[in-house]
Amino acid sequence: MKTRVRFAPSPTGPLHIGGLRTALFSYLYAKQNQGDFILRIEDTDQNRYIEGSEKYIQDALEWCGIIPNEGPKYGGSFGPYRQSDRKNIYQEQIQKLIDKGRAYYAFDSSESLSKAREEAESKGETFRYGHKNRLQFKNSLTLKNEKLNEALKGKYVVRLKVRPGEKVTVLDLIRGNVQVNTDELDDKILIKSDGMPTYHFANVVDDELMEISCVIRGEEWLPSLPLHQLLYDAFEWDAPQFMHLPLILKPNGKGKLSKRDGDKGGFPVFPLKWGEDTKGFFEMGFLKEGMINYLALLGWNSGDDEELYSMNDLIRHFSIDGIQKGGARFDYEKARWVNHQHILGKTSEELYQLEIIKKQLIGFSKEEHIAILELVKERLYTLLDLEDEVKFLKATYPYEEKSINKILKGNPIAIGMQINKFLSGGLKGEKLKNGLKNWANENNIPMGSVMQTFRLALVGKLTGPDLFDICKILGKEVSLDRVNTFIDHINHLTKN
RNA sequence: GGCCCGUUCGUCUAUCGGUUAGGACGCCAGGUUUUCAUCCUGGAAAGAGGGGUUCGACUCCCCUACGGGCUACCA
Repeated sequence: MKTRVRFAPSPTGPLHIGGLRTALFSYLYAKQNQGDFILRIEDTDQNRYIEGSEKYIQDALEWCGIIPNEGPKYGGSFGPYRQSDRKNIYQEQIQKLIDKGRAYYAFDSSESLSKAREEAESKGETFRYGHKNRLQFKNSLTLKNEKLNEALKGKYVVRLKVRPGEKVTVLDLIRGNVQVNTDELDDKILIKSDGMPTYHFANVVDDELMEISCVIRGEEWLPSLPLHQLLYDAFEWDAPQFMHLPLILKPNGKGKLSKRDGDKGGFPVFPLKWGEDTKGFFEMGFLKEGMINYLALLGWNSGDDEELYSMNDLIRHFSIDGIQKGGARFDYEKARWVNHQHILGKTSEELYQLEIIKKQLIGFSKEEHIAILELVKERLYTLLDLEDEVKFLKATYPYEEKSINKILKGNPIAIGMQINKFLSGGLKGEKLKNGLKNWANENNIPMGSVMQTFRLALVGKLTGPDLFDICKILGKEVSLDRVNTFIDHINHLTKN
């Protein structure tokens, strides 16, 4: 049987990286088994539908290189791929269950149900619409012919009729067998009063009809797995395989990672921006390779010490055994490091081609651009770091105050004058370096002090790329000008 | 509350009954680069607790604790 894995998000907003990781693992599993990856949009809740999120989901997947074989945008022979377009299919399928006596109509108002729920809770009990009390409610099991026909003309839901006292055992590929007694299950609503299916029903029907071989989804679905098995049983369908992925947790504190955590911690939780206020990994300067690699590491490992992977590496190495059972805390520092490694793996030419890089270096020629990248690449943890690194190309003021104080302990004027002399004389690169070295030795000045003074004069702070390379990029005139400005500044300071 | 799932350094993780419990991020120290970063070397840092099973348990079983999820006409 062909491997077919689906990713089934709801269009209720931007795709969270937890969802993205589910998509990634599904994709890896499908591709590893020469199978298909299917995108299905689960838009059965009209109230929660948010305009633009379907496009967002597709854009995000495409940016990551997770291209569906089938989906609303991509077509395929198992469509439609939007659940709202499959209403008649669900109607057809639910009729089978009703005919079999495995599902029934219910007419209870939501008010009467919440009242019953409150009553149960006040007694410390869990309210459950099920075999124990279903005959106390208004449904097709309790209403007789005429009354039933009358009720059927109005609004109703369809519920699963769960048989009591049975044990349901379901296999999760990651956790092993999960067993539940059907007494714990309630008569879940399958079709809502607006005629749309609930998640559970639509999911099972679609996975069957789309010939999904393995259902991969988040751990939050594990509790409803027995219910889904019951549905497959009622239809007399063979259930697919199941994998429930552990959740991505907050960096600190309790619970799963949320948008708020990102806002608080200054890191993205979405792949792409959503509106103008919420930046994604892309806008924060992540390479798709970096983000994907980090996400893969969150809840999976290959079993050896390797941590750096391309998408193709991941497809090759991915394995169910390597999936973690417990939740994983999000660690932005490590995400940055992984991204850094992928930046290092790119040539300056490749980086130059990225829009986010280009727009930080407007006004430079391609050659200058590449030279600058060559110089600062190894310092970039995100692509946005370029902006800071490139500041030395612009004005140097203000000098970092603590750095100035440090330099003043040495002989900044003498050093500055000497640099001026060498620069004016046309010295650069190795010659400049050797000249300064000899001069420092002759005058008993530590070379470190010379270099730091030089650096401060050129870029206004004590950290940055190689000094002599900076000189080369700035050119003789600008370098000289900055050294002179520096000398003036120091003179001014020491006079006061 | 009920049900389900989980628990190895601060974090991500290796270990599938016998190891000095390994790696990575971060942190600290040293070295290389007479500058910055990279890089190299070293260091601190872990089996939630209690019972079993076993010659031997991080590993298997049970209990407790803690964490997470679900408990909607939301997914």
